[in-house]
Amino acid sequence: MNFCCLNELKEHLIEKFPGTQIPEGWEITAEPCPADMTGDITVNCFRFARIFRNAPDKIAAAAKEFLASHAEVEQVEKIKAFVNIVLKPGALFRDSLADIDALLDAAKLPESSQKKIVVEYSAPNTNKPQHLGHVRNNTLGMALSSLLKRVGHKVSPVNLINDRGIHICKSMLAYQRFGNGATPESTGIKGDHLVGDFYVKYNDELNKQLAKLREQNPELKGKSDDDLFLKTEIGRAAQTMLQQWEAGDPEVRKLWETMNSWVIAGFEQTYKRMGVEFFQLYLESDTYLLGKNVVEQGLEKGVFFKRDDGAVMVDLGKLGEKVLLRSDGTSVYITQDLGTTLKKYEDFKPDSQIWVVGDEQILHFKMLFAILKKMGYEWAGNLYHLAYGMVNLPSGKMKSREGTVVDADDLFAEMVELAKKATLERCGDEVPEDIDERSEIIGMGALKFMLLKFNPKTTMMFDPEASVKFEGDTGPYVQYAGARINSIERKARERGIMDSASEIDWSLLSATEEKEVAVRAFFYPQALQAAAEKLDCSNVVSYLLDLAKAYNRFYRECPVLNADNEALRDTRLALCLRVRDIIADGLSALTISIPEAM
RNA sequence: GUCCCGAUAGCUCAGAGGAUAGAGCAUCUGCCUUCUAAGCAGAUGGUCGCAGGUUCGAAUCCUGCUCGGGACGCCA
Repeated sequence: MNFCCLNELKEHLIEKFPGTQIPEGWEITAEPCPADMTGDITVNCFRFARIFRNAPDKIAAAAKEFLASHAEVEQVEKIKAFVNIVLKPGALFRDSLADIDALLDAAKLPESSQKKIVVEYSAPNTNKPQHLGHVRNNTLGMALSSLLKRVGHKVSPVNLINDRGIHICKSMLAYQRFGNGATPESTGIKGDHLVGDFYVKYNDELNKQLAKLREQNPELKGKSDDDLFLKTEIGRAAQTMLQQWEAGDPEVRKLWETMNSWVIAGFEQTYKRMGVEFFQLYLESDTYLLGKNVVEQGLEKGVFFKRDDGAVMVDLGKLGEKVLLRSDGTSVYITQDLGTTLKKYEDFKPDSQIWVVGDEQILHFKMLFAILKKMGYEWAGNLYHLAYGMVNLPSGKMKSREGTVVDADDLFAEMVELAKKATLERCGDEVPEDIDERSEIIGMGALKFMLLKFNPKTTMMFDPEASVKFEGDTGPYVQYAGARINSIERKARERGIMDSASEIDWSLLSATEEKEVAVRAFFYPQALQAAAEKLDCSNVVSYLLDLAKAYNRFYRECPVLNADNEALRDTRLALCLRVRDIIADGLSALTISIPEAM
C-alpha cells in the first residue's frame, strides 16, 4: 500500500535520472511529517541518493517540482532534502483508511515470506507459583506468537514444563515431612501455591540446618550454601529423593505425579486468566533423556569428544568448551535442550524456532545453536533466542528466598480490583451489569500493555504504584479511545444513522485532526510488520498510543454525531469506525481486547 | 580476568544514520449546559555517561575509558 502520488513520483524520477537502479519491490516510502512542519507526509530524499545516483538536494528539487503540479497534492515544500507534502483530503483518505479491509490486509506478508514458526515460552518450574517475571515471559511469548500470526506466519506456541529435578524434590520432601496429607481441596489453596508453600518450608528448614552446621563447624564459615548443601541432612534427603525418582521408585513417583498435577492445575488457571494457550506441552520428565541420542550421533560424527574422565565435550571455539554428558553418563541442561529442539523440529518441521527466555541464558542459547550448526543441521541458522531483561522492583531484585516476589495471581487480582474501583468511580449510581467482565479486560489489558511497552531486552523497573495507573501511556488509554468509538456507534445505531451512511465523502475531512488520524492509520501495516521483523511488540504499543492520541485530538475538535451536516457526520462516523477497527486489530495482536464501554 | 547488555528530562522509558532529541509520570496553568474528562490544550524540565574517530549529517556506527547489570558450572 502506498500513496498514488508517490508511486507516480517514482516513475517520474526514474525517467528523470537515467542510470537509476531500483531494487526489486522498492517503493518511495513516506514518513509522518513532524508536527511543527507544514505537511501530512514527508519524503526523505537523503535516503534515495544511491538509488537515483544523484545528490539528495537535486532529487528533492525534482520531487518538489513534480508534486507541485500533481492533482492530488495541495501544497509541497522542500527543506534541505526533505519534501513535505500536504495531500488533498480525498487522496489522503483514499490511500490510507478508506478501504479498511485492504489496509488491515496489507499487514499480511506476501506468501513467500510466511514462515512456519515454533515459539517456546513460559517454561515454568513445577515447584512454586508463577511471579511477575513469568508474567513478563508469558506476556511477551503470547503477544509475539499472536503478532507473528497476525502478519501471516503459521505459529505454534509450545511450553516446556520443567517438572523434574532437585527443586521439585525439595517441595516433595517438605510435603512428606510437614504436609499432614494436605491437598488443594482440603485447604482451599490453589495447587501451585500449596506446593510453593512447601518449597518455602523446605528452604526454611535448610537454612536452619545450614546455620546449625556453620555454628558447629566454624571452619565452614566461608563456604557457600551450595557448597554445604550435601552436608545438611535435608540436602542429602533431597538428593536421595532425586535418585529414587530417576530409579522409578513407585512411592516417590506417585507423590511426584500428585504434586505436579496440583501445580499444573494451578498454572492452568493462571494461564487462562492471561489468555495463554499452547499448541503443545512438553514435559521435561519426558524429554530429559532425548539429548543422549544426539550426543551419541555427535560422537560418531567426531563433532564431540570424550574426555579422559568419561565426560562428553564439544569444542565451540570462541565460546569455549561445553560438557554435554557428565562423567557418570547423566545429561545436563543443554543435553536436554538439544534433544527437545530436535524433537520440536521433528514434530513441526518449522522454518524457524524462537525461545522466549531471560537474558541470563544468552550464552546457553549461543552454545545450543552453535552445537546444532556444528552437527550440520541446516535449519540451525534459523533459531532465535528472544532474550528479555529481568523485572526489578523499586526495592531491588525480586528474590524468592527473601519473599520479595510479586505473585502472578495476586497481581492479576490487584489490577482487576483497581480497574473495578476506577470503573465504579466513573459510573456513579448506575453500576453496569458487565462490571466484572469490564474490569477484567481493563485490568489485564493495563498489565499486559505495561509489560509490552518496554523493549523486551530492557531490564525493566516495575513500580507497583506507578504501574497500576490507568492514565497516560497505558492500555486503558488506548482501550478508552476504542470504547468512545463503540459508544458513538451505539448512539448512531439508536438514531438510525448507521444504515444511511452512504454519504461518505472523504474530501470533506480537511481539518488537521482528521488528516492526522488518516496519516497514522496509513502506517499501521508497516508498524505491525516492523514489530514482527524485530520480534518486538513495543513497536505496536508505541504505534497504538500514537494513533489513539491522534484520535483523541480529533474527538475533542470534531463533533461526529453533532456535525454540521449529514455528509460530514457520516464521513466522520466512517472515520471513527475504521480507527476502532485498527485499534481493535492492533490490541488483539497484543492479546488485549477492548471493553464495550468504560 | 574474559565476554554480553545498558547509560537519553526529577522518575519510568521511546528514539531502523537524517530536520530544532520525544512520550508518560511528577510539578504548575487552563478546558466538562455539545458524541465518555480513563480525555484535551499549554508551561517547566536535556553537556543524549566521558574522550576521540567515520560521515554532507551521529543519541544512533567505530575505538578507548568510567559507572551499573548479567554471563562465564559435570546447576537449571
